[in-house]
Amino acid sequence: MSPRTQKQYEEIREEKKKLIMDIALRQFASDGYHNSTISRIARQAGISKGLIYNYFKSKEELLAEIISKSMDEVAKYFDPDHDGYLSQEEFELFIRKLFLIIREKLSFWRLFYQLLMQKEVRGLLLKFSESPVKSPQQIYSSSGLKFMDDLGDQIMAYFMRKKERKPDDYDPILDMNMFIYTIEGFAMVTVYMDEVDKVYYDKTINKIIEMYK
Amino acid sequence: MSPRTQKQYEEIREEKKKLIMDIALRQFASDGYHNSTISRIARQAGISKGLIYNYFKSKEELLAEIISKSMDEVAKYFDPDHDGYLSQEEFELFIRKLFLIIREKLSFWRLFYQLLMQKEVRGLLLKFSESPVKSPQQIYSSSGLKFMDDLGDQIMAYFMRKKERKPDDYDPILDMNMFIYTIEGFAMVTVYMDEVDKVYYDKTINKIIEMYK
Amino acid sequence: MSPRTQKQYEEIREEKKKLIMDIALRQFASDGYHNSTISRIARQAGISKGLIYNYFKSKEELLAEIISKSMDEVAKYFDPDHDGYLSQEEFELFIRKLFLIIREKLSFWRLFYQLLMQKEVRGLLLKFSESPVKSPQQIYSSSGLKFMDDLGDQIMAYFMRKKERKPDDYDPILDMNMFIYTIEGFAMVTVYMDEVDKVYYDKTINKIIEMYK
Amino acid sequence: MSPRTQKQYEEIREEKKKLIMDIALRQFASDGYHNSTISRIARQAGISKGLIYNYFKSKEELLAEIISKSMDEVAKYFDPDHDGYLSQEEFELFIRKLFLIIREKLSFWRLFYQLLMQKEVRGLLLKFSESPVKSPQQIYSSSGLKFMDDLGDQIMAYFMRKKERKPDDYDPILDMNMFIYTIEGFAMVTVYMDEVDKVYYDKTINKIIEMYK
DNA sequence: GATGAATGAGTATTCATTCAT
DNA sequence: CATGAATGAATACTCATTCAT
Repeated sequence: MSPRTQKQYEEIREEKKKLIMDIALRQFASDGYHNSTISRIARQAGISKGLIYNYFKSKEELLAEIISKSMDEVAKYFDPDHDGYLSQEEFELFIRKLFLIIREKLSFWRLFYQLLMQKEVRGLLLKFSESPVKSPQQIYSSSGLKFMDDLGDQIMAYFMRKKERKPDDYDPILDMNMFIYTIEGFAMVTVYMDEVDKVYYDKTINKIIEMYK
Repeated sequence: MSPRTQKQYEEIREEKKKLIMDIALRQFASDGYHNSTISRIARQAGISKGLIYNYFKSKEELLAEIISKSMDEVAKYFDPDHDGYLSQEEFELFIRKLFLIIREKLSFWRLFYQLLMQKEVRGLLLKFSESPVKSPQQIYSSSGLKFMDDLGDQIMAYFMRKKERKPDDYDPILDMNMFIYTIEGFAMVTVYMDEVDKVYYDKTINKIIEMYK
Repeated sequence: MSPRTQKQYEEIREEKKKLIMDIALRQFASDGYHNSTISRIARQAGISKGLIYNYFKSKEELLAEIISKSMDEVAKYFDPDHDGYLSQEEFELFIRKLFLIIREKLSFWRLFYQLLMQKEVRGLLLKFSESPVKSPQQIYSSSGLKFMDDLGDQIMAYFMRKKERKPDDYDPILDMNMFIYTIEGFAMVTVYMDEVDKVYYDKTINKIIEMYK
Repeated sequence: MSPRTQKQYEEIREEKKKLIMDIALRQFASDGYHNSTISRIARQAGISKGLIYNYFKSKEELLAEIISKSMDEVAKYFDPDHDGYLSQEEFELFIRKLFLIIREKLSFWRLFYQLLMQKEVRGLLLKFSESPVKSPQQIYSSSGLKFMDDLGDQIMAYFMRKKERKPDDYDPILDMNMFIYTIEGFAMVTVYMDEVDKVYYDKTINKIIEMYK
């Protein structure tokens, strides 16, 4: 027999890699990165320990690739091709999309919050690193993080512009902070609630939009 | 030298225990529970590994006692002797106190959020367990948690009463949720920001009070 | 295309085998047998891991064949068809050839010395095994080793004969030992020096010949 | 009970450390560094794997300490307090001592030669590094190696001085090289011969002295 | 012949926990 | 009460070897 073609191998690799990342993400999200073992991930994926190392150099790189890929998906979801200007309508859409994707990718957000709480990685998650040579950890900084940074700028700009249609004593920074705290809190509770009341979920989103648009 | 009295021993014990818990809390908060080792805690406390086991049955029990004690302190701070009724003034005071204590006990809250993000402990942290026989983990449920539960009830009651002085379409649940999300978000950001802007910190607190009292 | 003939296949096989052995020898010599991996050898040879196992039963057999083949080459180089008698002229030639081949096959000698230093293989390298059923390791004993044994005998005989043209107190064993130590030391230093001073290299050879012929 | 005194602990540590190093040296020497496992060393020492890591940070550091300590012993043996000048008598003594210590510390020399044959460590073994901050590997460079360097200089000087009492065409470099090759070869054969013929061993030493003093 | 995905036994290393002193 | 030597289970990671295609 002749060996598999290049393309066949490619497909196998992609599929297997995805499988591993999916299982690992679920594990990391539910048990925490440190409590998850490569052995258990392998067992749940129905493969051998060794195979994981065929696809990822280390446990940490597995984590990094999961973060990176998820971030990129999130960024893509928000349509990164916009003009950098957030209209009132787009602002509303952004909020709706945000809480849609949070529920769609619960595992990822659980992992995300966990990492956020850890000194070692926090800085890397929060800031987009420009460093051209990436250390093992710097790989966390994917294009997804770039997007988050940009998004922050746009939201800031949005609130600044709001000043025009608000009373003189309107404090855009304070308002933006309140907005951020509210969505952060809502997001965190959503992510860590095991079940969500659909009615109040939507009501809350509408309320947030009403208050801060 | 006359031998120490029973009471003196007791005091030494308590002091040592407190020392260990303080150091451990700092470690857990900054490095995470899993990344903290008993060895390092002992070294930093200037005692031997073995001694820690003289005071705590296991690493997990050490964690449990830290949580339990901190929770109790928080509860005490909020004056647990009240009548179960939250006046508007008391509500305002509660918020001010909350964000005061968050900054005073940053390490504890960092640890708290970390634990919240882990399946294994989450349930236990969030709910007061009535189980008389405590498994190692159930010990997390201290009187402090009881207080939190009560507090939840009181806040709920507070928002229910607000209905009387609000328009007909006022939704107390929604309003309470928004309130909770806002303080959760504000708390989380505060806990994980390395430095806090004192001016906006106070402004935010005032704003929250103004909005939700 | 007409299918390849049996002979063509044979040639391809031989060539590929040689390629693998060459690359492997270089690897073994520079990184050590244990630090060399089949994967890396395959990658450097531009073939797949699996293919190596098509030619060699195991990593160890690959090593064995390399040793065996190199030994045979060395033996052949010294003209194994001689009559078993070492004239003074032949003795001198032997020394010159020895240090010529050492520099020509540096990689092999590096590997050779490495193996010499390991209990497990030493015995096998040093002695020709007669055992008809060869265990994986016994295969090290190739015809090349047979030659080395013979050579030892001839050198011994050479020094014995020297007694005739030396003073009465001449000790052929001692002289031979000194000779062996000197060439061993010279060889080892040559093999492990990264660069060799050509002038002193030749001077040394001449000196050795002058002293021991 | 009161705990052991500082001194008792010190003694236990020293003894255990020595035990581990002795067993490990034997293992490394006979099986090679890479073929020796921490598990087996522990088993042979009658202790647990973990304990080894109580004394040595890693397998490599264990190796480094063995080398370092052995080198220092060798250096001490040669009386490092001399004046840096090698008289004819001292030169003779040096040779005698050298081949005495080789037979007394066979295991160490076996290990030494093995390491010499490995690219990675060779440089470190051969050269004394002045770097004040020692990387894990640089620790190989102990005071013992400093001594070896000095010794090299002294031997060189010795041969240079020999020129005065030799014919005009005496080449000190060539002579020194011959000397070094001879002792290297003699040392290597001694180290790798399983048994040594005492009579010829001494005869050889005398011969070397006679030839090169 | 040729490929590389897949396996699993083996290895260094960490760390909570025990216990003799 | 206090110490730190000692244990061993757990874990990430490597690599020779197999095998379906």
